[in-house]
Amino acid sequence: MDLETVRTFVAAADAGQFQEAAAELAVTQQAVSKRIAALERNLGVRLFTRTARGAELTIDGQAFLPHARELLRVAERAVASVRTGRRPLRVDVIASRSAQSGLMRGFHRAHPDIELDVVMLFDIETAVAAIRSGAIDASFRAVAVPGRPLPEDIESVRVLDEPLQLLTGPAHALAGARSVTVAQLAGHRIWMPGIVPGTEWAAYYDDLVAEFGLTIEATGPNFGSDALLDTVADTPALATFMGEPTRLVWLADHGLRRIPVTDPTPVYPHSLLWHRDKPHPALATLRAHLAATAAGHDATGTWAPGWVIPR
Amino acid sequence: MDLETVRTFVAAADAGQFQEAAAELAVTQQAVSKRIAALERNLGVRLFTRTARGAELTIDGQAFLPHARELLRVAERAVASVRTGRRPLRVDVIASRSAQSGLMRGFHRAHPDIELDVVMLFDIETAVAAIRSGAIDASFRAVAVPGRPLPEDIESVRVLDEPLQLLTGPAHALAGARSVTVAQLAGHRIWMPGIVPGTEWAAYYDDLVAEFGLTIEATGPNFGSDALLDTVADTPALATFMGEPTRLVWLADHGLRRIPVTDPTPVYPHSLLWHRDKPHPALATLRAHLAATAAGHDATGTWAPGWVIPR
DNA sequence: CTGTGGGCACAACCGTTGGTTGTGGCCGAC
DNA sequence: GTCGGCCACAACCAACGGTTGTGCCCACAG
Repeated sequence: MDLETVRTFVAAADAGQFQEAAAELAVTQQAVSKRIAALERNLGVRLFTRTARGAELTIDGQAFLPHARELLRVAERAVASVRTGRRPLRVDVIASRSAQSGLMRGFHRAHPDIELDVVMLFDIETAVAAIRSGAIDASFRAVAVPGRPLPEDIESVRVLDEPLQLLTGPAHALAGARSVTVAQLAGHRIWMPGIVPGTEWAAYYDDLVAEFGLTIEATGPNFGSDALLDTVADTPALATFMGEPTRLVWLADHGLRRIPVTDPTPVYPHSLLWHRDKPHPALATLRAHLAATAAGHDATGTWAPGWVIPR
Repeated sequence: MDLETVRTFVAAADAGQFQEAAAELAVTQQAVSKRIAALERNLGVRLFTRTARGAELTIDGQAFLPHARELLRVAERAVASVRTGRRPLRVDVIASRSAQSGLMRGFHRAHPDIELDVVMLFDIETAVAAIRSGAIDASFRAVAVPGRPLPEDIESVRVLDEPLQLLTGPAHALAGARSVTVAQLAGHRIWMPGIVPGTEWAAYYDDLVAEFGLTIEATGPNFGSDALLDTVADTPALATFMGEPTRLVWLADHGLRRIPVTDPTPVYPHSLLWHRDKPHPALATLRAHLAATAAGHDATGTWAPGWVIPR
């Protein structure tokens, strides 16, 4: 199906005749006739009843019309999403199931009129480069890895601390615990495949390991979180970390247990980054929304690396 | 833009390489390459970065991807809307701003998973024919015009009485009234263009006129409700009837006044009609929903023609 | 460093699609 | 009955989109 054909259908439905629609689309009446005929052939139904002074929609045509309009709307939004200049607010998040995705969903609920696109970049270096090039408008990241400070033209504000929880299979030694302390984790194997050295998330876990003497294995390729969870569920000696907002529904299927970590609770610090000189119109709204929702969080009893920017 | 191209883009993005996407779509790798190149040319941005072992999305490509998926979803729904057998529930209403549209919106809110198409047919005769032919699954209509009883295979239930209100311009003699009695309306000109003799709505207004001695003019072609409202707003001697649920927002612009009618309140009786032997899977849900919402309405002090089916 | 294999792009070719012009038929209005 | 408006069909042609054949690039292994 061709969108130009759909556009022709809508034009003909609105005009009530092919002739006028043809003029509107700057083609001949015969072309419209052919397009509609082809569409009807594809769909297997008659969309118009041809009368002596025009064409009016059949019942099927009436049912199809709003879907056709919706199709054109979505197509327009799709094109707008990659239009240079005045495109939707484009934000980078670290993972689709992470806390910042929840923040963005909340923002979208609060401001459904603001067009939004979410992308996932590799690491903060890529994100900063994308912000500076204008490819994205903002990024949620843990910032300021030691030795690599943010450039002058990038501003940031800490918006969310995501508590880490332990994820174990039903046969794990700690599976029955209501909560565990960080000290208890020493000696247990924690598996987090896919950690790439040099990224800011690798730096976070490096610091976590150094601070509390944990054992985090990053061996093996990352086959996606489903494969990870399957393995953790089936391997009694293995556990992994996962952010708190991860939905429970798809954990239950695997028989997985989520256990809060305390004394202190490691939190992954998310900051919003943006360019000092390239303010997207919707960016101010996003910052205001985040400031409003982030207020009231308590940092006592939590741990984050010393190199992250303070709250 | 061609939907087959969009489908190709999504397949390539999912596969991470053109070759595999080509196999999935049963075309050659070169065809995929050409399609993607054409799409990139149309959009004016690069969607993939070609690497030695595949193609991965650029930031623009990542932003475009969810829109592309949405486009395919909408297209599928559009095709499904005219598919014979197992298509969405298709309901006929009398006018888009009428009470039944509100009912259908409420139903959609209550059951967002049920696919729904709304059409507007000419009169009950057309609607009954469409129900019997299977073109629609149900219809909201005032039924049983005297002398033309419903066929045996059509069932119906009265679901909503829509109170009529008087609509006047600011300079109308009754513009300041909080409410008017039917008796007060005698002698005032009420204009309702577009009433077609022989339809069930014409029969309703005929009965209303005969019962209370009103003056309803149906002269002149119907140029749409906007033109009607403009004229009513500017003509002190003219008023019209409109159903109660009509939204106020777009009445205020015209300086229009809506005045309840009492002693008695004329109500337009809407019934749901459906075929005894062609039950759409979702029809039972709709009937249950209507039964639940319609309960508790009070018929005292209202008037409807004697020929409509009882509540 | 070099050979190799996998993957994408370019070129040439060709059938089909989708546009045009020209024309005919139908139906409602006068 | 005639006229006018509108849509469908036919013939023709350009352009698009597919195929096969081939070359280049890059990652990886030897």
